[in-house]
Amino acid sequence: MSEPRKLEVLRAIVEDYVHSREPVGSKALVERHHLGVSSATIRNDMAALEDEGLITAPHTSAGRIPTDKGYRLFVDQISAVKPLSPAERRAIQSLLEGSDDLDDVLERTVRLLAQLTNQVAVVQYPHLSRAVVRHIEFVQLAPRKVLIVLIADSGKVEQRVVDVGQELSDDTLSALRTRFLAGVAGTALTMLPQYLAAVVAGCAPAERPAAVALSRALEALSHSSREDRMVLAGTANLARSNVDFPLSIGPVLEALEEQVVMLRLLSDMAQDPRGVAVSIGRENPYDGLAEASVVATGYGPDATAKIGILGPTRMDYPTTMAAVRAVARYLSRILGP
Amino acid sequence: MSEPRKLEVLRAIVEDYVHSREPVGSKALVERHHLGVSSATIRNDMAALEDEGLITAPHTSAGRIPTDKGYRLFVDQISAVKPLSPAERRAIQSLLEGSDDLDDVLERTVRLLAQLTNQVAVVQYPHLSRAVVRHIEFVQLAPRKVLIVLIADSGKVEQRVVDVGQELSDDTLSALRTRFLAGVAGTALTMLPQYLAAVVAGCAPAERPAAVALSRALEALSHSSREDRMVLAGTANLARSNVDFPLSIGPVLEALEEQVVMLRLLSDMAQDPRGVAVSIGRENPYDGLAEASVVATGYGPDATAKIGILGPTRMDYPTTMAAVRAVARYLSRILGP
DNA sequence: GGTTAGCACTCGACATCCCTAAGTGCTAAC
DNA sequence: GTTAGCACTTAGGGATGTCGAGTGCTAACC
Repeated sequence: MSEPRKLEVLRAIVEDYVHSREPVGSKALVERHHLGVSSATIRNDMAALEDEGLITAPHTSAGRIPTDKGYRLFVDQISAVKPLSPAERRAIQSLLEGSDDLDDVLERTVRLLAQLTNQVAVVQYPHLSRAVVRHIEFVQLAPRKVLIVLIADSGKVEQRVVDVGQELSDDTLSALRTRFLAGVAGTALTMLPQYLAAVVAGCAPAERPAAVALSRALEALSHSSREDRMVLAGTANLARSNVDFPLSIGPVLEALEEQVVMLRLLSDMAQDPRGVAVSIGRENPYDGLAEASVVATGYGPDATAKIGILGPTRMDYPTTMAAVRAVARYLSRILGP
Repeated sequence: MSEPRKLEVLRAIVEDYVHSREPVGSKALVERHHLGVSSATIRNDMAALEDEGLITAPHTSAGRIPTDKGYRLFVDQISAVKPLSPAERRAIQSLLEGSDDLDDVLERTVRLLAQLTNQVAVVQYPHLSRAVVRHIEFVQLAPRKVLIVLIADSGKVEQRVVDVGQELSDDTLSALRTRFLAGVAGTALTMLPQYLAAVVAGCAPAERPAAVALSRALEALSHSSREDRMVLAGTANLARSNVDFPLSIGPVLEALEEQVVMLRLLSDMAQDPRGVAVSIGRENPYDGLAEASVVATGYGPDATAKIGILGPTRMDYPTTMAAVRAVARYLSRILGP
């Protein structure tokens, strides 16, 4: 019983099962793939694979289906990520170019990825770490309420309303704005806290409370901001690909709604050398995703923000991984410098 | 055969069916509701109701279930919208107070509504019609690219990147900003186009192309902006309430993803005197929602923006309508002046 | 007239049984 | 290590039978 052939058999099982959605038997295997041996031999190999926990039989006399572990080995075996078809490349190109707003870009990207993979696509808002403060605006909304707008050079705009705790005249507010702006314009968002402290220190005591409130809000805006938000698309694909529900979509939808869960998951996924992280079935820390797999990767300058898809464990990993990686690259390029 | 009793029977059927998810028969009806007549009489009434197309029997010897028309009559019969339970009121109060950002408020609201009704909740971004321009900011991103930020007094911030078609020095841009700001600050967003035209007209020829580009972008921001976006929550409820899928959720998810479809639908729904619009099953213009109902209402100063829920036709209309209306009112109050 | 009891009738739901086809695991031969 | 052959297991599908819920009708009743 040769080890390489066993792997070949596993590969064949995964591919056939992903394609047919039905347990695959030894006979079908020798017919569809030219393995050069008889079905009996394959049966021996399959028995071995089952012993190793890589495949399993739903019932005594059915074919085998891959286990999570089997998919894992399969995925790890994929040496080179399959390149995209020219048509897909073109789709990516045309759909992503000519965008302006960050929201827009993310929205389009995630839709594209959903369509490309026929899965649910998820994208996390990019991190601001490298962004630089371009502008700050304070707008008085009510006697004590001020709208803060923070504009970063990447074209990102963050906003928040704060209660400054004291009434401010328009002039005072304007003066504060000027002071803050002078103090932090051009600094990296990550460095903001230090600079803000200096600005606050330089304020007149009368304005101190307001300055502190504003400074806090700015700081909060700078790092938390939208990084903990995500955009998703293609939920309908969940229902479509699961007409014969091996994946009960309820828990998956719940997971998707719990953005915290998803973001955590995406962040925790270890990226492998090929640049794409895959988490299969019960490898997922979240129970609702026990029958789902996540394929994700980082994008942007630091590859810290994530983009990925979520689908049933029975998915076409090579194609999906290729799509995720390609879209992430295009997205990085668009958002890049 | 008394007419009032027939309606009473319809009401009972709807209530029982919504509650039990099973076709309801004449006998069960007389047992659960004290109608004061025998099951045979009820049978006669039911036959009449069936003739009128208000109820239908899934098969010869099963109980009856309401048709879309039956639900419609039932809903129209509800004279007063049932008030919320104190617990629900409290939930609304506590969850919606102390919010700052518009995005935040909408996000929380829609989650609340989804939780309250156990359905999918949808909220459209509010219209800007009454808003007034508070501030304008132009930020140079690249030689010809300018980020426009439009801040309205409601605390709403809109942004967009435009290609101004010519290179502008920082000074020129700053001058343009000042001119635009002077020209439009304090004007209602709906009036923006007129004022913009005047500003453009007053620009030096050299700056004209840029001014035109900026003006166009501002105008676009002012009316289109985000009104055509919506936030949704509770998709998982779709799966939960439909374990025995009378509602195939695929098409519904598709409809929800096609925001255009949903927004159109919400806008087209006629609001009735009770302040809540209901669209039942095939009344919906979109085929995918043939087995779904939408309960919606307007909110905000003009009640032009919509908030509502979407669920299976078999839903608890009175409670749902009450929840939608209550949440809409609270939301209006929060966003109000 | 509207209401009621009684009763025959209809069908879906469910259980049972049987058969078939697919696919395995084992053994013995190569 | 590979193969052919064969006994064995079992899900799935179809046919059949039974049960019970629920109807529609008719004839009696108030």
